[in-house]
Amino acid sequence: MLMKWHRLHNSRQMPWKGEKDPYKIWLSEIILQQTRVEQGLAYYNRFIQHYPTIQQLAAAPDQEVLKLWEGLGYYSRCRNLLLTARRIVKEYKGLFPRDYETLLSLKGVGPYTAAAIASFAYNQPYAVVDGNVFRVLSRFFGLDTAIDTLPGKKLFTGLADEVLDKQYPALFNQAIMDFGATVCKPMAPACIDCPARKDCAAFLTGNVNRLPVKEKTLQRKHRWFYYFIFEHRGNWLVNQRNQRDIWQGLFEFYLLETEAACEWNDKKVMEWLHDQYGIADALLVNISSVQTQQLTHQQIRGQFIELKLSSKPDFLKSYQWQPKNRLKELPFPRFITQFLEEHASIGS
DNA sequence: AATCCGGGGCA
DNA sequence: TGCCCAGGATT
Repeated sequence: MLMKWHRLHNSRQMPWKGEKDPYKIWLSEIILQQTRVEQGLAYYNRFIQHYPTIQQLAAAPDQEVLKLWEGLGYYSRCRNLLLTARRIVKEYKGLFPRDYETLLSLKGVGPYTAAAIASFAYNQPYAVVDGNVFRVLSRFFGLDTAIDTLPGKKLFTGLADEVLDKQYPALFNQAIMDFGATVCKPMAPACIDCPARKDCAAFLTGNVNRLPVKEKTLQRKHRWFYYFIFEHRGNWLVNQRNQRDIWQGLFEFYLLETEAACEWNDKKVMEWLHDQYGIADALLVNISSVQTQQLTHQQIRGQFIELKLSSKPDFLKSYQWQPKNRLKELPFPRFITQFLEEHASIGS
């Protein structure tokens, strides 16, 4: 059924479809982890344009690659991308491994990605199990085992292996994911057009909208980020984040994080500068309105406080002073680029 | 087994 | 808002 649907009704076009170069398949799969095709597409094209081969990617500077990844999120994917590219060039002479277990050993490659590479590039019979597959299987077989538990993962992984067309694994994997993305969608699935509805347990029992089941409900953490943008003679004070926290490897300005909201005004800013760092020569340029950024499990709110210093302070040794024209070469989190874009005086 | 890691789109 | 997206690493 799936294969026939794929042949006759699937018109989803993507540049990596039918691709046999494992480098390109791997790259597309890493980009698409927890990321919609529409969002990842431009990044994929940009990466292929900059780095047509894995050797070119492996030779690129970290910061250049992270800048290309800027805005896509889950930045550990980008760090692991480089680690793996360099390992393949050094250890495998640039030839991508074929073996499933070896693929799994690569940083950033888990069960899904290893199966995707093994099947798409080499047509090996490994079933991909992504969000689409969980959904299609749980609905079609009417299974309410929670997909975010170990029993659920085992159940659906086993099922995916059973239903996989061992003769055409690449086509089948492509078909089931496209089907999940365009027909058996998370919300408002197109059951009316679904060729499988007379065999679909969820459809027959009216449970389509209650499957798949997820157990955990994430709770959101609230954080307040107050960024002090210090400028001294055309140079801006920036810092590269390297704590175990969000946005690792990305740059930011001087950050004051608080648990509760702060009421900043001219007087409070000047007092804080003086009490904290003994700065008395600062010119307060602007205090922005409150900016917000919604992450999956954190809500970031905060303000940008722009200051001009007439003398270069000797504190904050680990920070860097960067001239304006270098600023746009650095990768920043969305929270910051969004603000910079709206304030052309700093941003561009 | 539980927690963490972004950002965008959509109802 | 809450949910989801071609998931994986870490603890």
